[in-house]
Amino acid sequence: MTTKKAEESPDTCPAQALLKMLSGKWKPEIFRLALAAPLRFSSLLRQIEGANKQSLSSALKELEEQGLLDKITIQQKPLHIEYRLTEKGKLLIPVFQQLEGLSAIKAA
Amino acid sequence: MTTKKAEESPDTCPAQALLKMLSGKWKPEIFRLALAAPLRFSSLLRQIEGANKQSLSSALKELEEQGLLDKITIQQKPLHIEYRLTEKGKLLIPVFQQLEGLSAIKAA
DNA sequence: TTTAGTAGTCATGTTTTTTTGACTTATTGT
DNA sequence: ACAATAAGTCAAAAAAACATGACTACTAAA
Repeated sequence: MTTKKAEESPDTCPAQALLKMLSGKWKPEIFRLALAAPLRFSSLLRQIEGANKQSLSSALKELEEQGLLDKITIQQKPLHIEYRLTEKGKLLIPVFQQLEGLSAIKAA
Repeated sequence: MTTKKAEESPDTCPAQALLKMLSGKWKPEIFRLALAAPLRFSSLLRQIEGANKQSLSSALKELEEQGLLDKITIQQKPLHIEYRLTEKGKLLIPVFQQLEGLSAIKAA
């Protein structure tokens, strides 16, 4: 399925919105890498073990649609495309930092 | 399926761990309500529109297993069962508060 | 010309998650 | 006795998410 979403119920709180935006098998990992540096498709594919093109592709597309990442096409040969945090995406940096401090959360 | 989880890859960061703990259609909503007050099953079922018994039941069970909620059986007639935040669950309160401040995150 | 790299899409299939409806046990109200 | 509430369980079906392999388009190097 090519990223079909049915009947979104309105988010009751930002936490829920965040959870929804980053839910999916590869999105948190992608976003975490994006916090550190701009991403390129092929490099992502090599870095994220076990992920496949299709999944990364649709995850990136969704992160873009949600306004967390910008897709930048640098017109040069060979083709160079970068995914970078948007301003909205950057708002999440302190949240991630706060979570880094909560080591108790790591346990599963 | 009775909550089978296969091959958990190690979480690369607490944010990812949090996302995983609260991933699922109803868990964020349940947890958000639990932040405000202890929960009871039937009341949850009435409050969360569109949710069904089975889903709530397994979501609660998972939140318990993850150590975010405690199930308290109050031995009285009629049977009274409450779900309350654990200490670990309470660690997430500041995270949720921080997110409440980020109104930009609400947009979908 | 063949191979390789970047950046994907498409159709299909598998797996996981979520929903549905029937059923359970115990207590209370009419 | 009968219906209702609380708190669920179970098996099966439906829906959503994820993976696979083939394929596209362009560029560059051997």
